[in-house]
Amino acid sequence: VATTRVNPTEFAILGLLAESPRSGYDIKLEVEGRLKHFWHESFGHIYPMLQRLQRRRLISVRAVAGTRGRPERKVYSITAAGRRALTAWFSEPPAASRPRNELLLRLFLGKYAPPGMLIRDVRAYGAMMHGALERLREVEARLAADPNPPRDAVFWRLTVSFGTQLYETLAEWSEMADRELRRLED
Amino acid sequence: VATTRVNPTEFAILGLLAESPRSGYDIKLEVEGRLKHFWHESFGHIYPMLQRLQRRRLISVRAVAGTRGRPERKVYSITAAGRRALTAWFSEPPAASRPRNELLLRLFLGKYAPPGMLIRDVRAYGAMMHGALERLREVEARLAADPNPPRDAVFWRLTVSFGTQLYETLAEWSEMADRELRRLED
DNA sequence: CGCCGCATGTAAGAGGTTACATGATTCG
DNA sequence: CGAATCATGTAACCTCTTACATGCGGCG
Repeated sequence: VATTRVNPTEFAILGLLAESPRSGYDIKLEVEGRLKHFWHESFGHIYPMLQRLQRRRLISVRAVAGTRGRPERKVYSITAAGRRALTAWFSEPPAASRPRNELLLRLFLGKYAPPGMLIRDVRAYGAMMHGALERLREVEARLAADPNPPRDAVFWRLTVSFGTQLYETLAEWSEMADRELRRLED
Repeated sequence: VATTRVNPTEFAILGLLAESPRSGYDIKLEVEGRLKHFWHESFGHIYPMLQRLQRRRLISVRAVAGTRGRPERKVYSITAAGRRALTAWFSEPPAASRPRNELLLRLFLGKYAPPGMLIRDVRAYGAMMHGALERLREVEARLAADPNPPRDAVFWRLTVSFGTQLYETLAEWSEMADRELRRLED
């Protein structure tokens, strides 16, 4: 059987369904919650991808009537073929990430920027880094406080420490950049 | 006059042309050279975008005969309207970047990974970080050694220090992650 | 009354990649 | 001889976003 090409979105979905059956809406919530610091998905992409995975028999559906007047839910479960596809994905190395940092592009072209604009951007960036750092520190604390952590807590901790170390460094860089840019405006 | 929506690729092009006239090929070389640690572009996107910018009168073309049997070049220059569009871009805040880190997705779903795969990925990642760091250190040294640096060297230094601090942190994280994952495989 | 949360979806289009085609020269 | 460099471009395709549509119930 030829291995059907599966894109990163489909794998994120497949990975979450491997844990437990979920609806498209649930998947979005999960991504916004636990995966937010390194991943994102939109509804407009999740729903079509769920249909595609179903056509490829990597997942199956079950309609569940909504409780208390809530709309009907479609709960998806991963199939045996889906688990095989997930394993196959891990086996080939990840696609090299191609960077695209708009803030750095602006800085690089800073000569053409009207006064004040770069400082505004760098500060907004720094604020985002600080905010993200704070949120992750809370997650870190919650993970550490768990008396009997699940087997995969190690993996979650690794993604969290990636985030905290990254954001800490970038928050510091932002402050340095802010100082440098202020010196220029004199 | 309604501001024509311009995408990040068009702005990278516009920004480079603001410095001096260039061909599509030159632009690609420049991106691969000085912008590589925070930006990328493909030929298949640069050429159509040059045509679009030209239709919008933000840049103009001049055909230059190739020297020594080389093919003809199309050298593009930024127009006055192009410079205005560039300024307008700086004036509105950058689009919030949405993260997508495939390595972290794999780690998060690490429970489903066949043994060895995650360690392989983390090591490859660390090697990339070390490589990028080394290359940027050279750039840093060259910038520092310049006896009379251009006015915008400050901006370049900021993008470079972003890179060095980032890669240093991520290289360290990779080694930590490697140790953690090795402990798991016992 | 209007908005929010729940829940699913579609259509249009933007943005971008990949693979290919062309053709001359230079280099090993 | 084959490969790489220079140089431009197109066509097919994939991925993903945005905006919209629908509909019920609870809350302020």
